[in-house]
Amino acid sequence: MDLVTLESLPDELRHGITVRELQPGQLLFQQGDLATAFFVIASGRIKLLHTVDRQDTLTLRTAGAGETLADIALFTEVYPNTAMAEIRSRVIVYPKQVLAEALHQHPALSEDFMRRLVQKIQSFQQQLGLRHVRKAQDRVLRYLHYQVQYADRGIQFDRPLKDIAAELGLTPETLSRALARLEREGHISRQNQVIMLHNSTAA
Amino acid sequence: MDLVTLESLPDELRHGITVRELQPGQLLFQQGDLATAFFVIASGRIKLLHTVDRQDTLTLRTAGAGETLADIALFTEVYPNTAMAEIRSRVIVYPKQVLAEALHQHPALSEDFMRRLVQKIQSFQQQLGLRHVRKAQDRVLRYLHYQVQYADRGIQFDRPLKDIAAELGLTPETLSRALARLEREGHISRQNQVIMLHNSTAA
DNA sequence: CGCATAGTTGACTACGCTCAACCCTGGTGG
DNA sequence: CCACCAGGGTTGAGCGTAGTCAACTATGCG
Repeated sequence: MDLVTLESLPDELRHGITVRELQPGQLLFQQGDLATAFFVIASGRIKLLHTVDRQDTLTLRTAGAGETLADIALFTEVYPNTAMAEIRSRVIVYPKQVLAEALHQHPALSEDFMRRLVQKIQSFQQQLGLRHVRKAQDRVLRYLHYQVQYADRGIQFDRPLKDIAAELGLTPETLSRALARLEREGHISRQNQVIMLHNSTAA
Repeated sequence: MDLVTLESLPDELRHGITVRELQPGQLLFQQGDLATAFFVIASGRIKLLHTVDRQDTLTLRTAGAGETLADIALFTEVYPNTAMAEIRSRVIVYPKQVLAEALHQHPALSEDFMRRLVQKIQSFQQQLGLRHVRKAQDRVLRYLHYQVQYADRGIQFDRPLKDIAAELGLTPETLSRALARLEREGHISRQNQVIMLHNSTAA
């Protein structure tokens, strides 16, 4: 039983479902808004932003199709961060209470949900690990190694480098320089939008 | 129903329980070990470390009495990080399968567990937000503001500054300087081990 | 054919890290 | 009871690296 492929979901959940379409740049919810729903991304790409002191904003993570948003909202009054579509996206909307109820009734659903929470924790741990690497080249190289696990050998960037820079906690300039340097030193090679990783020491 | 106060726990969980005592510096589990159990801290303080590339290690968080460790382990084969006692500590040990089974049977327990997972996610988000603040003084000031929510007005440091520095991703020297500067500029005052926050602009 | 935006490169600045010396405290042993 | 030692904390000097600001190029879209 699984929140994403909508098969074998309990009826009460199916009925609560609505779908929303977002244009690039549009907000799904905003930090501080009353949390009323939980979301699954059907298509597109949505980034989670966290704003501190109503100024300086950081990209927590970017979620694609099949991923969930605002899991946290089930247990908090308000959304702790802001969700913005990077490209045109479609999301499935589950009212919060309906889902909460369903989780209570269906252990298998509950387990799926927990598994997702755990994945998020792991992803945040990974990000913290990344941020701990000060030198931009090393951080980028590690990031590339993470990415290459999903693709194999070649990494295709389907989104602007500046977004990736934000996710890495770097400025676009620094990322650009880091990539140039990695290429010059033979760790990677770039052709068009594709980056190839050479099997370097940093495993 | 709650994993920490051992009351009203299902019997099958109670029976699986054992208790372990750790000396300062001793490891509860190590990154890469086969994950067999889930833990609740009865007393003491335990820090979670993450090691990258079998060298440089970062402190993910520090957990005290009443907090849980290795929630993630329920869903992964191995422990994704290392737990080390900072001081003498006692932990309650739940075998992984027993807990997993109990979660399946008892929705209330499941909910408690999910709530804890969500709290961890939030705490990681907070940390990522912290790390995003480059200037040491600002980062420390924000950290102090977070801490002061739990204590009120005065923050008592019961552990070495160097540990706090590690948690903040700073060197002890930088932390020391940052605190000195914050004091000089009137944002905080220090007497003995206690830090008082002056209500400054940065809320 | 411009215009907007992304990416790159350069020069300069700022700030945290490193290394090193010093102070201060608490604990130990003569 | 005091001398010593170890560790944490503080302070100083110098270095490295990411950020900032700015100019220039390349690319895609109206």
